[in-house]
Amino acid sequence: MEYYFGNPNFRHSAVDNMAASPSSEFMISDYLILEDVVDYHHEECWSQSTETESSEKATSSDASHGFGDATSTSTNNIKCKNKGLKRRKAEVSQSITLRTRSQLEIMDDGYKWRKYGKKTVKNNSNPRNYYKCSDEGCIVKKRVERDRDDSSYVLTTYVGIHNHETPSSYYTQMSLLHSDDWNSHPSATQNSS
DNA sequence: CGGCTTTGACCAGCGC
DNA sequence: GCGCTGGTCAAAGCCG
Repeated sequence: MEYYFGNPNFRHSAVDNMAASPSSEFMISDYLILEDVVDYHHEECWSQSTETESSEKATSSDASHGFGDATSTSTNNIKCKNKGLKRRKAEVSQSITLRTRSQLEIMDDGYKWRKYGKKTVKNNSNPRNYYKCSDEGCIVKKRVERDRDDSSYVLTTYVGIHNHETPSSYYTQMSLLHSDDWNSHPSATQNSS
């Protein structure tokens, strides 16, 4: 199975982002590479409010593995009695949405996810599923739902940055991404809308 | 028995 | 101010 960017614009913006703000610890490899990137957000408030904090702890405590005792940061979310949008706003500030043509809603992106919620949202008869990265201390979340217009497509929204090692399987995907023949892939020449 | 999924309830932002 | 809505929690159940 091959993974690739179908939208050259995303590749460009992501690389630009890394070059422009190397200190933000943003990496493409924190996300799954799939057929199409629908939406992408990156705001400084994310790294300041949540992710950088845990990343710094991780780096100082266990740099070799890329993560450490980040339970204190995760409890900022979990133990807070104020459920809902206060947390949501911070988390949504850095996200990426991928549109994938797939029969399966759950795809193996190398990370281990734990489902924590399911919701039927407005204007979409298909339920939206909520997942958290099950790696200890990692607060990355993803939402998975079928495209309301074309149920053969799956919309996957990743929120946050993994603060642990990228799965080995992912490096295969990244090597495909950076290969010279990336632009020659059929999807790279498709419309980028 | 531990980890995961399901699902109803809760909460707070947003629009009117 | 109120209702709608999306995101999350957490208890219960399921499964290997």
